[in-house]
Amino acid sequence: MHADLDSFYASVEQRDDPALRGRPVIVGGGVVLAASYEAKAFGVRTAMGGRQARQLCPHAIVVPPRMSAYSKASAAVFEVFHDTTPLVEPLSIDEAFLDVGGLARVSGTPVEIAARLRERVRVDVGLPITVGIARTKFLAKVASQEAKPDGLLLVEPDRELAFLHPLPVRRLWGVGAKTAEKLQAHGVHTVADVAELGEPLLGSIVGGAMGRQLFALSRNIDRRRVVTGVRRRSIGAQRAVGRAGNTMSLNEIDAVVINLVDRITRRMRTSDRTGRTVVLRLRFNDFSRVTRSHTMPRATASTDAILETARGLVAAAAPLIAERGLTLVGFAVSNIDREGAAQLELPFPPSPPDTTAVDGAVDLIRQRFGNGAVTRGVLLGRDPGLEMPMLPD
DNA sequence: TCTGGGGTCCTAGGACCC
DNA sequence: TCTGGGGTCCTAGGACCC
Repeated sequence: MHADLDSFYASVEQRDDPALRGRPVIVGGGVVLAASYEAKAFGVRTAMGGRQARQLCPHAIVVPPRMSAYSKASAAVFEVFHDTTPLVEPLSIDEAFLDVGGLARVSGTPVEIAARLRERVRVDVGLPITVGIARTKFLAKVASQEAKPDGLLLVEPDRELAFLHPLPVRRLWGVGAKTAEKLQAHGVHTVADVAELGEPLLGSIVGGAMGRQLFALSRNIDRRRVVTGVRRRSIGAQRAVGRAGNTMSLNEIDAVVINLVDRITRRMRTSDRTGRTVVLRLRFNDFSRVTRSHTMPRATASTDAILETARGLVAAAAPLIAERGLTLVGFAVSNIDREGAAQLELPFPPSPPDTTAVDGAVDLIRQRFGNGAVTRGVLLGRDPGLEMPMLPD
């Protein structure tokens, strides 16, 4: 099943303020973060500019986002998910995949399970949620899109391609505006067109990996399982500074940098993560973007270490900032837990090297990060000069 | 359409290693 | 000095998703 809350932020606002129910609600200011279905009826869409949204729907009620309320609502919904099945794979704050394949004897058919889940989310949390059910993750997600709002849709195994093929290519996961444009230039408009085109030709239009993926999805071939315990691969924060960025002094920019790095490293420490690569993102007056990155010798969550790296990146980009004018600055720390988090102290000195201790360390790493996480190891001595690379096996 | 904030994955070139 | 074959890591950009 793919379970997806409807117009999540807007629904939370309508739940918490009865005066908003049944009326067009827009969450956000400069950009629409979420629109209620009453607002969507006027053409308002997520990520639309605020001005355009107000033109389309002048009587909409615009409310500022309340992120902590959405986090709380999300946690309550995920509690219902986990009550339904242990196999829950979160996709974002408001959607998840649930594998209910093995629950027939205990909980009934998938449709019965989904109906109960929707009822519980409605009664216990007070929010509408749509569920799509199919044999593959991809198709379950398409089904929930089609069933919105407040719906439930099962795609029967013998109806899969009949359901899928008439849909526009944009419904395929990974096809956005650019890819859809490329495909349309080759006369590909529907999922059926993709299936007919064939993989080699598709690959020549959109690239190898994308071509393979689209061709497989167009025939509902999707072998991905619902996986639990997926870890984040980067942690970031950014801030739009608007036209004000043009006149910001280096000191003012530095204050923003400090704030962003502080937010990121705080989150890293509370979730017990470290990272090695700091990425600077900049956006300019003309909305062009660049990224600059630097990889540190050690993974860390230290504010000082990451701030130093961040400042170095900004200093190197100073000429670009002066030339193009700054409108957004952001950082991300990636290469999460690629080193350091798996350290284990061994008896010192292990002479000869104690292989059971090393095996124990590897087992610990596998427990924490899953099989396949161990790609290579390094023995660190207390003396910084003593570093011994280890073979993968 | 004058535009937020949080992420993921893929591609490609260059440095470097054995 | 030129040449093979197999690989990793780093950096930068782009597309996409919610």
